[in-house]
Amino acid sequence: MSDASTPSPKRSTYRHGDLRNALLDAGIALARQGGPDAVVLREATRQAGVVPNAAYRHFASREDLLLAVRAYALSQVAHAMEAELDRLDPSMDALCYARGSVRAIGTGYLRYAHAEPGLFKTAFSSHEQVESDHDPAKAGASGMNPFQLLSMALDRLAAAGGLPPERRLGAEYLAWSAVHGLALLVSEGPLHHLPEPLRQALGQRLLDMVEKGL
Amino acid sequence: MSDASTPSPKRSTYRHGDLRNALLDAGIALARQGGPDAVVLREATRQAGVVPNAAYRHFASREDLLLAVRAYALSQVAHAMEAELDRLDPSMDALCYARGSVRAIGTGYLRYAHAEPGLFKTAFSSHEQVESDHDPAKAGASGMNPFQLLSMALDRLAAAGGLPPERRLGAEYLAWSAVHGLALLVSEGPLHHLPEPLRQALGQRLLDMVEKGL
DNA sequence: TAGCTTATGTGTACCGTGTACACATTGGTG
DNA sequence: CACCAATGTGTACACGGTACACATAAGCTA
Repeated sequence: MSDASTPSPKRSTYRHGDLRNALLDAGIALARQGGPDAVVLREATRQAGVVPNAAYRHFASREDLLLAVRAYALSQVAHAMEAELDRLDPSMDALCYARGSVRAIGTGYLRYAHAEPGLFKTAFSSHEQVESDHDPAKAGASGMNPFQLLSMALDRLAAAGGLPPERRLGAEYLAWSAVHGLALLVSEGPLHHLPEPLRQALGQRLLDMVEKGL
Repeated sequence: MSDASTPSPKRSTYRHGDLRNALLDAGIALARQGGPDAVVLREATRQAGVVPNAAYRHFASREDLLLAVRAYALSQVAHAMEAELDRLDPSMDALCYARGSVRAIGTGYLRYAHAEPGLFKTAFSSHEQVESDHDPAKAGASGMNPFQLLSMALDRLAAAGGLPPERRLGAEYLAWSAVHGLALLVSEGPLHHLPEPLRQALGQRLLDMVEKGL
């Protein structure tokens, strides 16, 4: 979290040293508890111990800072997905593995939505260009964003014969839609405080539905 | 839209007559184009031709106004659902009719999300108590909110044998989740500008998925 | 009908947020 | 060592939500 943690109200150096990261860290912390609306530029600068306008040397606007936070959140979602993918047994036959991949993607998504509701909401508020830009270097470990990971899993499924070619087109939107809805309910909604096993079960049923229905 | 439309900067009467509704109308208009964040108290009072603080005689806070707008939006969603339900042929056998009901609910939801993205987002931002309060009089024509309509359709489906009893519990969340995700993509996201037939097709595929997977 | 009460709109004021613009400070480079 | 570019500061403004005191009108009551 860089050196933004130094609680000194006025640092002595004038030069901060790493303000951009300090602001980003603060923004992430704000988003974590409170979602995108909680990412307040002035509050971030306060936490970093600088004057509000200092932020403008590193971000063009509040929106720009929020975008950086979103990029971080997206990469975290991707990480969560990859963590589930890593639990798969690679020795399975191709079809099972492909199905498991799609499930893992969904499970990671749902897990993250529940574990980090604020960041999750931040990642997907304003669904604009979820798949586009933000330089590839800082995405997930594999360099892919969540949407790309899903696409890949679906490609694998199609290749293994688990998804008829005529249904491949648009399949990411179907799968994403279905899981995203539940993720929202789980992250900010009525289902967040559901007992763990029940939530888990709902997730599994939903993934069953996707698997059968794709 | 009441008499809020009179463009006179200062009305002559001092008493507005129906300020509460004028503010509500303005709030609805704002939400329609811009979603919940666009519901700005001061702007609503401007459109109504009164001073900002006048709003506080009718709404406890901005949040309170937003709540009223949300209630309206929810009732509109319910209407859209009922409109689809009305298109069903009542002479079908019970199972078909029940399945058609569930589909109709989903179709109405998706239609509304596309037709009125701003109000749709307003209706379901902050998923808190979607099913609770807001006096029954001003809900849909049947007096039911979207969630209740879905519940009813699922009850019908279960009664007709189209949904095993052990799967009835939580079924509304599964169905809602799946459709809600697509509705979001369609209302604010990458899928809003999809050509009509494609969007329609995606919706149908999703509803197929729900039907099979419930 | 005069006067009181209450509902409803007005004025003024304060704080928080985003952001523009000019100025200060400092590390690095010729 | 002088200068420059990068980066932080100060001041200032517009906008939004909202509290508090005040004005005005609509009705009721005497």
